[in-house]
Amino acid sequence: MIPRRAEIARMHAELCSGISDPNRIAILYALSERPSNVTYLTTRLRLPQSTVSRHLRILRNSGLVRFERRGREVIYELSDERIIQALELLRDVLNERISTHSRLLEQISSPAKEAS
Amino acid sequence: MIPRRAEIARMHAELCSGISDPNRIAILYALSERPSNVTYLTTRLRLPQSTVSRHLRILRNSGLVRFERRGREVIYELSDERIIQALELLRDVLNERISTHSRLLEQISSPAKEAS
DNA sequence: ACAACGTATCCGGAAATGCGGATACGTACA
DNA sequence: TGTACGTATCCGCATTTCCGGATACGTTGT
Repeated sequence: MIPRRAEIARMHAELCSGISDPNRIAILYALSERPSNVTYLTTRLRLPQSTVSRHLRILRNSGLVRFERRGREVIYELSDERIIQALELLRDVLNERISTHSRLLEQISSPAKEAS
Repeated sequence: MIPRRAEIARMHAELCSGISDPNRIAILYALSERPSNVTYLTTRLRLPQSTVSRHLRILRNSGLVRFERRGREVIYELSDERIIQALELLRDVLNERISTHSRLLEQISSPAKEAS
């Protein structure tokens, strides 16, 4: 019942692929602010309802979100805070690269006096 | 020159999609042990050379790895340790879920005496 | 200049993924 | 039971992704 090595690798990749789409990243960040139902996400992210629902199913299947029925609504929430932590780590890497990059571009277009 | 919000989201997703394939995850973990050339990765991961090369190009394009020509070889290495940290965070989430899950299954198949 | 080696790219085809309107399902309340 | 609302799934289509053998490119040493 305990998955073998290759199986874990597959599941690991599946978990990662859950966060590999811009809309899903947006959904995850929205859910990190507060648990929400589908309609809220739909209006907040300005996406068709079917699109949101489809992405939520993917996030469910890869175990990134939990959900709970509440009357006619379904409330979704992040299944684990570390998911956002992982996203933040990667975003930091990205932001640093961007700011380094734009600083370099600035230096090219308007080189300041060099420090000796 | 500084990318706008939506653009960053796209880049963020692109960075994430770099880690959303089992072979690429394997490559990243291998590189986290030590910088390597393509041939080494090919034999270590038992993948066709073209496959390794293709994945490395993807990893390059999303900025997850750096490379350097050394004679006829090309040495690849992780561009940032935080990439592995992010992978580890997600793997932890996965492992916990797996062990919880298999513990539950055990309890079903052979329920122990309940603690009062 | 040529052979050997390491790497990157090309190519054609299979499989997966995203989209969003239309539709089906489930729940609540009259 | 019927109507409204919230959500999930269906469907056809376009796009992307992955694969790996074949081939091209670049470097080294003779």
